[in-house]
Amino acid sequence: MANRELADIFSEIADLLEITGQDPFRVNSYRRAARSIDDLSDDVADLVAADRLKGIPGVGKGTAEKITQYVTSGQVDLHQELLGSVPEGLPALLAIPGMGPKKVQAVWKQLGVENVGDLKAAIESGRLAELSGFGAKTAEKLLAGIEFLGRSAGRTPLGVAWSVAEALAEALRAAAKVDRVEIAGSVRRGRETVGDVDLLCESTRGAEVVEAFTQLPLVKAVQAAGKTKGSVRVATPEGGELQVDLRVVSTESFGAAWQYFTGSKEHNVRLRELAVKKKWKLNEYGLFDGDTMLAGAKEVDIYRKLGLPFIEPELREDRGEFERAGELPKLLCLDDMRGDLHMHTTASDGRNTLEAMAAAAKGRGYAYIAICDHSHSSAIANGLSAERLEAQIEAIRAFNAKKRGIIVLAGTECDVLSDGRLDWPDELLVACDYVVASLHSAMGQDRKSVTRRTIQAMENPYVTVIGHPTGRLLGKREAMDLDIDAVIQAAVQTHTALEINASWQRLDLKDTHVRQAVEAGAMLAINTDAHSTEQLGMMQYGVQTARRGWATKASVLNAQTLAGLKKCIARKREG
DNA sequence: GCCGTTTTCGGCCCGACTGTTTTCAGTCG
Repeated sequence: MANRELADIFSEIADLLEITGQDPFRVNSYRRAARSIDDLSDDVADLVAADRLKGIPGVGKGTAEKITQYVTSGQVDLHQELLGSVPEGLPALLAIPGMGPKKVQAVWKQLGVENVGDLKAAIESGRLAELSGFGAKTAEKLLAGIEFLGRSAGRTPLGVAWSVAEALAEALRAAAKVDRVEIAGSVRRGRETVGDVDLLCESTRGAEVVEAFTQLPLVKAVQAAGKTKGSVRVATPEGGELQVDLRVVSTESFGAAWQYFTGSKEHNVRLRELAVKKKWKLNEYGLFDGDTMLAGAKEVDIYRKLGLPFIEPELREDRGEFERAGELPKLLCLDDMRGDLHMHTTASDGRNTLEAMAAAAKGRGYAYIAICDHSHSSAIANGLSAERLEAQIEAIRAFNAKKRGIIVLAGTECDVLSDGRLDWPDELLVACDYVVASLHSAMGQDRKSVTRRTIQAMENPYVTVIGHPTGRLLGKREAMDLDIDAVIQAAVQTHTALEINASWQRLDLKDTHVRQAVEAGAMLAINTDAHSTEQLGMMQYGVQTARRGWATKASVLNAQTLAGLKKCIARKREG
């Protein structure tokens, strides 16, 4: 699919126009188009062929022409022109905290800086500090910004950010003696990776709280510290660095501020436009008609006053939540989850026993779990032999006979081999209560091959779920070149569920794929793939991903009762 | 460059913080 490449081209056009000092609104329209294209489930080439480009939000006559140009020739003239007029390494400067288009333009035109290395040299030689509009402090900040970029290695995975956010919120409650600290930003929206962490505190003692915040032990550097706002950098447990912003607001503005700092930016722009149309004003302090405050203490009141239902944080991406405000789904929530259908034990590469996993799952309130240790071919993960799997099934039957208050399904995570065959014969699969089939090898095969293997696995009547369907590892391994449309279609036809692997290193399926699957009527299973009792806690990331894909309880296998789950498994087995 | 039940032209969200200014531009979210 060429969508990603085209979205990157439009993003770069926006950067280049910005650096060359073009109209900011024109710049923004390219950014908007880039985002829309990245969100599309259809290939742009198909949309061009069907003359359906005009239906894409933010795509008008000019952008449509450029998309068509890209589809027919593989490039966009404007993009090529701009690339010819701006040094190749210049757009990267925009990623440095503190560098915006005006500063990039200044260092380029006045100092001949063409890339990050040049900028660093200009700072170290003292030339940058002499530039009009710059100074010693700016130079120092930019140097720190360049170093931060090197250490942060881009965006932080959701799971890492959550743990940092919760630790800081807890520490701040204690240090500043405040009752209410909430997580906002893309962490609250459950994005798979986040750029920074946003915290919101309810207090009338702003400066005091910000002061306490900047002095927390976790804080490595302070970026800004004002009366209502502070910004710091903290070290993550994974050895990276992460920026954390804190805002302090009063009780009557807390809802407006929480709404505002939860974003997304695109969602907020739409919301403010609605306010402007009513001649009102919306900011982080409230919704106002002149000097009269219409709403502010609670998020829901802001939405209600603007004629909308409460929109859940995970939906706030300007991906149709306004157009379809009247028909928003009742999203699945963590409490709906009745079990976890993919986890490992010491029998393969897990750290805890069957009994320990079951006890921990029961502690989370689950009615059932499925133990799915690796199959024979996953030698590196200590995959079970046929004899060991049979013995494990026996052990699970014995466990269930003791009535421990949780039902354990005897499962397996069966490898899909490089030729599409399953690692276990049907005689063994039928002995299991439940089967996850996953690709762990030959993931670099071409689109046709990996898609065929996946669909072939789904056609086996004993395969209940396809595990981590695209095989991606966030920031480490690209997804397989899977034809997701074909896989979703086959999932619907064969009554096979697709997994949302809840591990924050995977989140696979991802949100946009979930949305496609839900709309097509496919079933999902949200599983932690836990290799230890603690990892059962990753379920929340999977649920957030499902919510971002507009999933309801009805489309999730392990949100069903045990009887409901068994019915789904039986329906597939019986064809 | 997009967009439109007040508009096909003239808008396009709004405020905090910092540093370099001498009243504000730039950046950020």
